[in-house]
Amino acid sequence: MKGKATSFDIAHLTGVSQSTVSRALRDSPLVSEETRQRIKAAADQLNYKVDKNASNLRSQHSGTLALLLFEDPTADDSHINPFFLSMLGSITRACALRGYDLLISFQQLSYDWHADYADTKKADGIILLGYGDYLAYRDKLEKLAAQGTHSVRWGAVLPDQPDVSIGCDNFQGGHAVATHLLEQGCKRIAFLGDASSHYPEFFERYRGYVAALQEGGVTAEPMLQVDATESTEQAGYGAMETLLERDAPFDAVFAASDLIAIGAMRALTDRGIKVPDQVAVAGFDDIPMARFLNPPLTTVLQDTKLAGETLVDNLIRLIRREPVETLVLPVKLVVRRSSLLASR
Amino acid sequence: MKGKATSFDIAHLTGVSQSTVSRALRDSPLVSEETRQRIKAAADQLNYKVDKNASNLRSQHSGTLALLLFEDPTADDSHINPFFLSMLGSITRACALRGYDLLISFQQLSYDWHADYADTKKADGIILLGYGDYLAYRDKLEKLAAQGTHSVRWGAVLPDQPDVSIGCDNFQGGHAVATHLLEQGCKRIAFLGDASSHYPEFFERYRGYVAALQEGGVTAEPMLQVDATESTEQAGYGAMETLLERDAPFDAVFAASDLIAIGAMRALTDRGIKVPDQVAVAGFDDIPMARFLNPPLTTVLQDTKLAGETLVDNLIRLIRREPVETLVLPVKLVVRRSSLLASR
DNA sequence: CTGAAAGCGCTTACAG
DNA sequence: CTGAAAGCGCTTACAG
Repeated sequence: MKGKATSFDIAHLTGVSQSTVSRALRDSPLVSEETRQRIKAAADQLNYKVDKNASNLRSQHSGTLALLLFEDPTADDSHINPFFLSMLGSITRACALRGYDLLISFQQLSYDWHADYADTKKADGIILLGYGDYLAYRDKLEKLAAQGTHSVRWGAVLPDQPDVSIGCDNFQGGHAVATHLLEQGCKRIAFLGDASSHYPEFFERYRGYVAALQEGGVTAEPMLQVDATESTEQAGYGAMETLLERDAPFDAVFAASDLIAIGAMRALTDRGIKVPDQVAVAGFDDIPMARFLNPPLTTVLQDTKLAGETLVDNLIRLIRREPVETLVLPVKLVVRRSSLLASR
Repeated sequence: MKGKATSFDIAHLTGVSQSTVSRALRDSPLVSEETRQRIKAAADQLNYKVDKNASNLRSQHSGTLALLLFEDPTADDSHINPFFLSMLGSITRACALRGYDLLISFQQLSYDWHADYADTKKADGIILLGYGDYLAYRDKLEKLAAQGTHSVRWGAVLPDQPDVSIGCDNFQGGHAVATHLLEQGCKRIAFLGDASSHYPEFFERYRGYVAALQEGGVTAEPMLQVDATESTEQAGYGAMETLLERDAPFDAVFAASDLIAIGAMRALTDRGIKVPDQVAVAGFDDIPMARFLNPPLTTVLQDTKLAGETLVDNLIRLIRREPVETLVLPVKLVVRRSSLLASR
């Protein structure tokens, strides 16, 4: 027996046809229990494994999902947003549990992803995950959909989207943060993060914040909103600098992501402004390091485990041509010291 | 043209044979420049992509690498060591740059990974990454090697290993930390982390620490070494509790990983013991949150970018049957406030 | 430089 | 329940 064993080797060994071997190994009900046992024993003995390439080629599906993490071209090599890293972890586990393999890839937003994984039949479907200008990649999503590629995307859930998207309740999260800050007695709450349809998730968080302010009888001031389109510490630092230069007083900051909040907190600290005593700070995502910051960061927990499972389950449903809906996942406000003015 | 285009469709369209199409698309020098251009234009027009399953089946290699992250069975679902997460990031990028796809999978240490990826021909080789009892999985590595599976592993670089392993200079890292703590005036430096051949990376760090102590005229005391086999905060917390119960005085702690250090710091803080004023603390790995801790954590930076590239490059070399050596990567001590007694 | 043909190792109608 | 045969879409000797 030279090289890897094939189904023919098992057939010879057990005295059945190769077709029967193939059936037995896939637990087809067409094979008698006794034959199946014998074949499986022989397969074990020869250390036989089905050749996935042959099997996929013939059956025209791969049992593989592809995860595409896309990033701003400005993002540097070294760091991935920790939030995506935990999504990645939960997606990986969810795939394994459901018997799918996972291909993973990072892509610049500019790259032609609509072409790669599904078209080459390496994957049955694609999970899209990433930050970036939604309006800039929207037509790629449309192309994907037009080609009949199965895909699900983590992002804002909006009407009229070309694909199936699943996201957390960004509006509710923003609302909860702003309500909490108001309850702490804050009156002038700044928002760091884009507030336009270019970044729909941030925009939803912003809209939730505005709604909560209104409910509290406070008007959102344009002077207190600063764009931070990238979810990085540097963007947060820069946005805080911009805010400070405007010389508009504020007693709280809601950053559209934890990374932005971290950068903003550092900018405050660098200028001797105390958090939370002078300015309360809150973020969004609850990345692992949020609780280790000084002070620990108030933020909005997105359940990445549930999110990963939901993405995988819905993609599989899509592949099986079962009905799928866009879905909004609940969020949870996590209050930590960075926003607790009781400690004043 | 129903369904996806095949190489035959392109052949018809351009009036050449299917063989020529195949050659042209893979830039074979056997095809004339003019023909190649025509074929590529037609392929673009039909949005044609080579079917990887067919191509792999025929050529008997997949252009895919598998990353296996194995974990202690005790590890809970939700969190992966941030250090591995950054390795994963850098491995993913390195694969992409070299034109390989990456399959990723988390496995319990107990699972039969020697069987899965390479045998089914889904991947040409495997990258092994993880913590766990080395002596417990060593025979699996041997089985892998015996089967001729191409694999590289991140871990301690020791003599007589069954596979190609690549790791950082754990000894030097431990040595640098202990030397630094001695220079800070610490005399009684505890070590948290296993110090046996079950966990060779920790053991090397421990040996570096012992060597540095000896050079400084200090003898390592068994009373000041506490096992922490898992790289988790809980393990670090527990190890610190054990150390405190022993009632042996200590003025510094070298934790075998940042996660262990974080747990240990918390245990100290919970008891009102000040870091670094009463006890200096250092870790190992330089995970992203290390610099955000309070106080920021002194640690040893492992260059995950270089590590990922080295793993991928060497695995590819193995696949091409080129010579490969085990490799030790340099480390760098990163001093932060947690060990700076000047601030006393 | 190009083409006709074989064959990679499976799955799946089709026939019994 | 089982087998003989076709064929998935490529790559690669082989022949010219």
